[in-house]
Amino acid sequence: MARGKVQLRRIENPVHRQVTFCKRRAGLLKKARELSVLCDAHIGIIIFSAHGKLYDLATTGTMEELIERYKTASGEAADGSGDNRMDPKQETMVLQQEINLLQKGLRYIYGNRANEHMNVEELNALEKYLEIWMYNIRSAKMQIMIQEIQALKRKEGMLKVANEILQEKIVEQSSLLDVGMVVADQQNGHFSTVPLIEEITNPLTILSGYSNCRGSELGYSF
Amino acid sequence: MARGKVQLRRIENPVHRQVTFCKRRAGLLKKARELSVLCDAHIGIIIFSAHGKLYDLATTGTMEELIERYKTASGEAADGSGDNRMDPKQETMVLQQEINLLQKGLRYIYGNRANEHMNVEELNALEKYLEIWMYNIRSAKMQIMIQEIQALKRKEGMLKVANEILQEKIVEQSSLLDVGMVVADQQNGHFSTVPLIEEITNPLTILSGYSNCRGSELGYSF
DNA sequence: AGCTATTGATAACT
DNA sequence: TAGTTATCAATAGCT
Repeated sequence: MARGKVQLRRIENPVHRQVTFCKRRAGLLKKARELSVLCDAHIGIIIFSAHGKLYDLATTGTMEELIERYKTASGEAADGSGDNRMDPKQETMVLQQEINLLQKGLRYIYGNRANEHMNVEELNALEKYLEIWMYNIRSAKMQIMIQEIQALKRKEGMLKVANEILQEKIVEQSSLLDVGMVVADQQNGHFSTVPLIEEITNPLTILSGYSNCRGSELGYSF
Repeated sequence: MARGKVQLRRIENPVHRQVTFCKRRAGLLKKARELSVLCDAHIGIIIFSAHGKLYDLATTGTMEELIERYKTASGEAADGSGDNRMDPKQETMVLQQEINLLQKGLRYIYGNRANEHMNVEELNALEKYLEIWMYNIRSAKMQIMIQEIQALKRKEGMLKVANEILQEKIVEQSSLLDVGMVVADQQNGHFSTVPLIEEITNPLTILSGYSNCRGSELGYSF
């Protein structure tokens, strides 16, 4: 990066290569430490030189801990697609475990730390339970919404049936009116001027402008 | 490295921290790849973000191979050349605070709320945590459900108004029928046996119980 | 996400 | 191997 742009390929000159390796290795580890401090990241770096010499860095704890954490994390990432729902009992068990772990965490904070010491594995497990907890919260919210949708659908169905009944009534009454119209039309003239059937058969299209009003009523802020 | 010297300590602003994490992480991995190519080095990097997300890089083969090689090599290479621990106490403190808050929040939700009452500040902090975590989980599914709810509500509103119109028509026709009933009633008997008005008003009053639903809709705070 | 003004890293050289 | 410096690369603060 200085005095000439560097080509992204193996440095042939062994001396240059060795010097560059030392300098850039130091730079890389420095960058890693900076990133770790600046952004609360946990970083492990393993470097094998061309001659097999090992250089490593673990910004948090030991490299072994990071490797363990890596194995669990990468293993789960590979699992991925399996979204199995737990049965209620198992879910309850998980919740209980979660509570126990969190309570241990609380004792660790307020109580005697010598007796209640949480190791890295426990903290990792705690992390996992928190994820499960989030899942449960989301499920609860989701259930509320599902229930609401179901209620609205029932409502819709009942209203539809009610509409059908009302339309039937009107049709029946209309045919009935045809009989009595000779008398009725003379006494109540405005009825005959209304296009009755059209208004009935298009109960939804009539109100197309209605949706805008209705939409503002939804106060969701997700 | 630009527009102001950077302090080597945790970035407090979460947005800045996240942006810096992304940028510097990319830079770090790039540097590692360059070093690997330029100097024939075999490099493995494991990065856990503050939220536990895993990023890794293995310039040669797989990370597992590098880890295996590390385990065999690290036993021999006991030259304490690069052992850098960053302040684990502060990190532990932060983690403890998080655990405390989340534990209290958990008991607030599942346990006896009388004993575990969270004040506004705690709830706000908890909400922040949940928001951060939920942010990544929010999915198109939720949006689809919201859209479905909105559509159903529009439908409901239309049907309600349609019902009102139909009722008006029926009432008007009923009063009209009273005039022609002398003739009509004899030709179509079942009409007079039906309590017409009740049948009309019932479909809507039946649903009065759903008004609770309605009230709860505005109370979401996702 | 992009865009610069700067700082930081480092290739060549001593 | 270490130090110096001219240059290039990375990125902090903004938009």
